Amino acid sequence: MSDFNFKEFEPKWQKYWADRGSFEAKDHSEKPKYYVLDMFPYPSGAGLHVGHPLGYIASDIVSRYKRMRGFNVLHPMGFDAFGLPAEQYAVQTGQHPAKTTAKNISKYKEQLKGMGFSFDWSREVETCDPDYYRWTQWIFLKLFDSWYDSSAQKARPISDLISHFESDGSDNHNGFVENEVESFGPNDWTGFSLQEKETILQNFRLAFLSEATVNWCPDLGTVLANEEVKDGFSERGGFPVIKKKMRQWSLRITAYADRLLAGLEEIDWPEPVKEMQRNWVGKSFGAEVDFPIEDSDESIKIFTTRPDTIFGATFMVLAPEHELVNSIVSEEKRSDLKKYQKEAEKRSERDRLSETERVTGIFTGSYAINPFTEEKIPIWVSDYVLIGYGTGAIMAVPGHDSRDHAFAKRFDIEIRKVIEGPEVLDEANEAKDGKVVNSGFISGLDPKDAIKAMCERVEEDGIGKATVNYRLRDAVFGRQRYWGEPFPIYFKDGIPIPLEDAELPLVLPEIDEFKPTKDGDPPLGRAKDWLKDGAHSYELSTMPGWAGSSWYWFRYMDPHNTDVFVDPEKASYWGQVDLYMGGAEHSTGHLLYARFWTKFLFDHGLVPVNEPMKRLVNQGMIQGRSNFVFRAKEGKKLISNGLKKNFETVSLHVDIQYVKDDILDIEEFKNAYPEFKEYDFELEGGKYVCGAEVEKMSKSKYNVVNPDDIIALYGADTLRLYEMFLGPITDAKPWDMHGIDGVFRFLRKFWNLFHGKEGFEVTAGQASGSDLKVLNKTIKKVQEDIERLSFNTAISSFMICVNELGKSNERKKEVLEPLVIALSPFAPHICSEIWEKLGHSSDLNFEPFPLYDEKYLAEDSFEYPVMVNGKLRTKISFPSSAGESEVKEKVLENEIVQKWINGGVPKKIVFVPKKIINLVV
RNA sequence: GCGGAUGUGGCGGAAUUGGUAGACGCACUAGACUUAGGAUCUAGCGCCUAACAGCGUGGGGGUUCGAGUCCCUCCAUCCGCACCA
Repeated sequence: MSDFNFKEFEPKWQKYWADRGSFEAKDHSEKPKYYVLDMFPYPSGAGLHVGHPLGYIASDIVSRYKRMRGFNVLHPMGFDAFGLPAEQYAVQTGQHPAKTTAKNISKYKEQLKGMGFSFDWSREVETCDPDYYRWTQWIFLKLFDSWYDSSAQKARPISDLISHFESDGSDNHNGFVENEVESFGPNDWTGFSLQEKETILQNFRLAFLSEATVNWCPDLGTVLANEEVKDGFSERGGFPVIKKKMRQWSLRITAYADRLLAGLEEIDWPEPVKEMQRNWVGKSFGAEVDFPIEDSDESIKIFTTRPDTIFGATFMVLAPEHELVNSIVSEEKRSDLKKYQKEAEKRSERDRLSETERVTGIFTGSYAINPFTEEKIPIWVSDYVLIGYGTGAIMAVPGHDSRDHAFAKRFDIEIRKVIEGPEVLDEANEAKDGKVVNSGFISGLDPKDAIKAMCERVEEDGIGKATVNYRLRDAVFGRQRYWGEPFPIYFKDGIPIPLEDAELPLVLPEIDEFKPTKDGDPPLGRAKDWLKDGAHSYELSTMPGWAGSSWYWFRYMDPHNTDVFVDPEKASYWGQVDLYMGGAEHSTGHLLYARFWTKFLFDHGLVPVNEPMKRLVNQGMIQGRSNFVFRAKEGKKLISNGLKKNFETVSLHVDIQYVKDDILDIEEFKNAYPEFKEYDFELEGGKYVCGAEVEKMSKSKYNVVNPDDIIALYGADTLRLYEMFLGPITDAKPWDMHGIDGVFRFLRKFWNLFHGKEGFEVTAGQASGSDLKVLNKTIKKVQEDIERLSFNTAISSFMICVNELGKSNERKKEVLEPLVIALSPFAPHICSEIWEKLGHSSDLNFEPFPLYDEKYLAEDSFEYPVMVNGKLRTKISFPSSAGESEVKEKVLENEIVQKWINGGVPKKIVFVPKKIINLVV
């Protein structure tokens, strides 16, 4: 018996595949296509850990399987290479992000190649490559040059809109122009200056400049993401952060809100992801109603989903940022209001989360008129009303909305019941199942009908209309950073002007420091002589990380094309991504933007699909298992886990390389952490036991397991199998080295099926029926399992098969050859090695996947378990030819069955063929 | 708070369609071969029991001849979203 030498043959086959270009996809083929895509990684400095390849292994199995089933498979890989970490590293060290990124990418590639993935590396894309981002810029310009025609429900060139303005002005013909602009006639339009025209067009362009509220940190001179702000201070450095309006590029994703919703119906994505996207778009139906302000010509426009409760509106609330607030506030309240607004500005949306209990607000001193009760109701300002949603103002119905209720309680405002049901003084009743009461002309109606009636009424009275509202907001597209795609835009007299196609790519200029400038300009402000035609300044912000990832799968179809981002013919051959594998953390970000861009490109006829990915699968996260030591708060002592209740302790992460089975190697630990050299160790049973916890795998938690180490010990095939064997692909699971020996043993047993004492030993000739049966059963099961992505059960089947074949020890080619082919998607190296030993010179990757033969699956006899009154009483075996009546007769004659039915006649006999017989006495 | 998911041995998990729960692997126990074994092989391994029987898929209830699977309810854990009018 010889052990398999994976260290030799794994690199050998990886080289063989690379040299032959085994996995290069053909753009035209008689074969049906299959596109398997992994979410491309951001190449971080830490390298890959064992969690990263989980999805890649799964998609690789599918790719290899599909190739063997005769598909022309596209299975590419690339890198999402623009991003913050490289830039932060650059700020700290002065190393150019391009350099560190390139280094990280080559490290990643080396690691990925060591796992034997069947990627088509000839199609690799990197989003930071000017040949790639040239097209990201090009698509941006296309967005800039488009508007959304809501009557046609598609994007159109902005020139169409300009011709409309030239001939008809802003007149709204058949909903042709829905966006709100001040109306003008055709003659006005021709008379407008360039600036005036552009200001109007900015309301329509799909990529446009607008005032967006951002988290601005003056000390860092930069904009921060919500995640980077904690309690009004920057996470890094702890500097104060304020909300600031900035002129920012945005993308009009809201134009696509309805199509983004509707499209979900036609794709095979996990329901939770679809649900999240639905919530993100947040479509709700309701009404906008104007509430006149007392002693004023102005009125307040509110949005409500419950116009049926309007008779119960006893006050109004405006968002602190609402434009009317400052004009309606009474003199004596003005300074209080100013203070309140300041405070609201400081609280980020994320901070408010921890203070949902707190109810705050300021009375403005003004009143509005409820248009239906004609009562005067107080106008308040409170930060529980958000400026970004609806109209930034609400009518408050404390009886039937819990937040309004809390507010009314706090400030002692009248609570009125207008829907039948429980009393509302102590708790709001938000249900819609009672009839409307105390509400004039809608009293007695069901809320559903009342809503309809109310919508009609406000439209008749000209004080409102039925509307649809979305939670979705336009996507802020500018970042005050260096390491991203430059906008192909320059400014002339304040007007943004796009570059010509021929001027693309606009390459990121070199700068020597990556911080913002002293004047607070983004890092690109440091670029010397970076001017269009030596005179006009370029846009200084760059695109966000998701720009390049919103269309990359199209580029894989045609990665080297210099004329278009993808040749339409190739795009139509490859079509949709058939299987997209990636983490659930991108459910609302990347996946929503990717769908948005696809729909946009589709509108322009640039791609043939309206939805980019037919099927999405979220692989679960592999978590790390962290270990802790416990330092006593007093004295220089480390306490073993079981003893820590006797001490006051602080727990500290300890690198898992110094811990085995939760037992700390004290000597190595002391060497690695000299600060604990002098410490005493409180042991239990002579050992120091560490604490353990399952957490996200991360460098900072010292629980990272590097795949390279596993490959060195066990080989890539074992790692691949083990990660798949760990559990269902979609589940999160902690990494645990304990089980890996099991799959390693399995591969060794598999190897030994082909090897006797004399070395390789496989014979021709007829295999036994039992071996053929095992083989055919396995192939059937494995095939079904791969198709439903249940890889752990497929591997179980292989294990059973190998155990059985090992017992019979026949070594027949007839059985072993199909087994090698079937296992090769999972463990490609060892299978290729054996394939060669079997005397084949062909590339195993393109062998047809073995078919199973039904005739080997039929049982000679079958067993009926007999249940009497729901309990299993006996099993009776029959020849496979037995018919139902024969079976029935024999069962009733059976001694044990007779005993249980006590001579009586069963009331009911249920046959479930080949499964069970159930007798009820 | 809202939405989604998940609860099965000591552990990871299996049971695809309502049909013999616990496949497969780990750990553990015993035995064999061994100078040795962190190697290999054989057997055992849900709980209770000497055994028969009984009990068992988070708790409680229901539908069914039959429920891990379907329905109701409660509990726990995880994930997502955040005052959405």
